[in-house]
Amino acid sequence: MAQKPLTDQPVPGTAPAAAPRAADKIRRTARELFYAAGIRAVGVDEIVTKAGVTKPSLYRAFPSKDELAAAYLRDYDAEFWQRFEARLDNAGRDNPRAGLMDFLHNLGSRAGAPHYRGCGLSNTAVEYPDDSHPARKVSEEHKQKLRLRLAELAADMGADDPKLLGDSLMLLIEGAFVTGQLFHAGGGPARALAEAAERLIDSHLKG
Amino acid sequence: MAQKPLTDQPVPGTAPAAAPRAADKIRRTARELFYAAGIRAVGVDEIVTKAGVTKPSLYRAFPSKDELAAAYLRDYDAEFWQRFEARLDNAGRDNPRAGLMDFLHNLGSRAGAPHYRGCGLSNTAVEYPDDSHPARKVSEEHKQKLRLRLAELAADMGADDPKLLGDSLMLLIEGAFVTGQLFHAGGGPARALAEAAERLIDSHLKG
DNA sequence: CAATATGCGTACCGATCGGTAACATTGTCA
DNA sequence: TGACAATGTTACCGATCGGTACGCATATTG
Repeated sequence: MAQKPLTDQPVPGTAPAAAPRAADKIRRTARELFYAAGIRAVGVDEIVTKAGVTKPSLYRAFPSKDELAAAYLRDYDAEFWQRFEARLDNAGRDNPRAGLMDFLHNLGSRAGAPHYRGCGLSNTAVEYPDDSHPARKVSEEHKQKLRLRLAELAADMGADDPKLLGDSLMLLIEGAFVTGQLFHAGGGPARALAEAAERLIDSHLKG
Repeated sequence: MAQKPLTDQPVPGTAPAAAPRAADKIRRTARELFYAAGIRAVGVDEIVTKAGVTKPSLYRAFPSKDELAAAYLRDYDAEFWQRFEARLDNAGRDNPRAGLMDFLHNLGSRAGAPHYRGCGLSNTAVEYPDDSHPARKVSEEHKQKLRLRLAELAADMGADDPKLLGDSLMLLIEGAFVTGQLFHAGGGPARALAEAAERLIDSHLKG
């Protein structure tokens, strides 16, 4: 909803599984490369080569590499919320703690995977300290949303100080993102994520 | 102690305050620029220009930009431990909790400063996913040391599960590093750092 | 069949990247 | 004075960076 279509959608129902347009291939390829190696480390030439398209196709669909990076993060943001809310829904809206813990358990185990690279949005903020960068803006907005959502969940759990618990949980989550890519041999500090969250939540429900 | 001197030290007591060698100026300038903007974002030309030296001087003192980045992180690592252990000493070796909390309170407030940029070592790991990069190696070694040290402190506090508490604290700390540079307008989630740590420590001392 | 529009590719741009060769200059100490 | 070590000066290298001018192909549409 936040983004105007960069190319026309293929009319649905006409051609059976139309070949993916160049812009889509670029978007998907950029997503993989940007996430795995970082945005600065990936050149536009590598993107178009791996996507099987050419450079002008990239610049017809995206005004600049920076905007392509921002588009990558918008996709990333959308997928994050989709999975996050799905877990909450799955546990039932009346049981936010179970839904959040499901997310945390999953994150804790993913963070121990061999080539885990953390959160693409957090990583981008590290790569681009300047607030004016379009990709960083997406990252900042996402994190503000996440912060609010965590406080909301803490309130739904009945925490005595929901904002404080939300922020505490956010520190744990971001810590898991970072340490997950620092201790990739499995069994890094992220293994403590769920247990630490349980203890913090408990401490906020006793008041 | 882990690094052979790249240039001879000036003989102490001969010349009164000898002019800083080119290698030192490069090291200091690189440190500031790398930390503030990230390593990939800073070119060697910018470093030598701002340091007031020339490019050959850089490459006479350091074999490559990557090794200069590694040297920057070794300095960073040394300063980190110096300040960290100083706080512990200041609180008394018989009171590790007070020393750690002093560190956490300080970190929590620093993380709210306008242009806070987190931990240079963590940031570098985000910038360089490849384990073979010399700068990343320094980062990984540092984080392993930090993890062990935190578990050690947890044990000294009498925690029931020192490794678990140590890892939990590490998640909070790394979370403060990252969120500190995401919510630079002060009052980010890092404000919860100390309080969350207190609660986690308490929960590990009740067993 | 033409006309038009859309999508894509070839080839190229100037700028900057990390890094180096060869030589001049300086200051220090014997 | 002479030798040496450290730095500066200048000019350069090939590679890669992000970005673009321009023309070719295909397909729909009158």
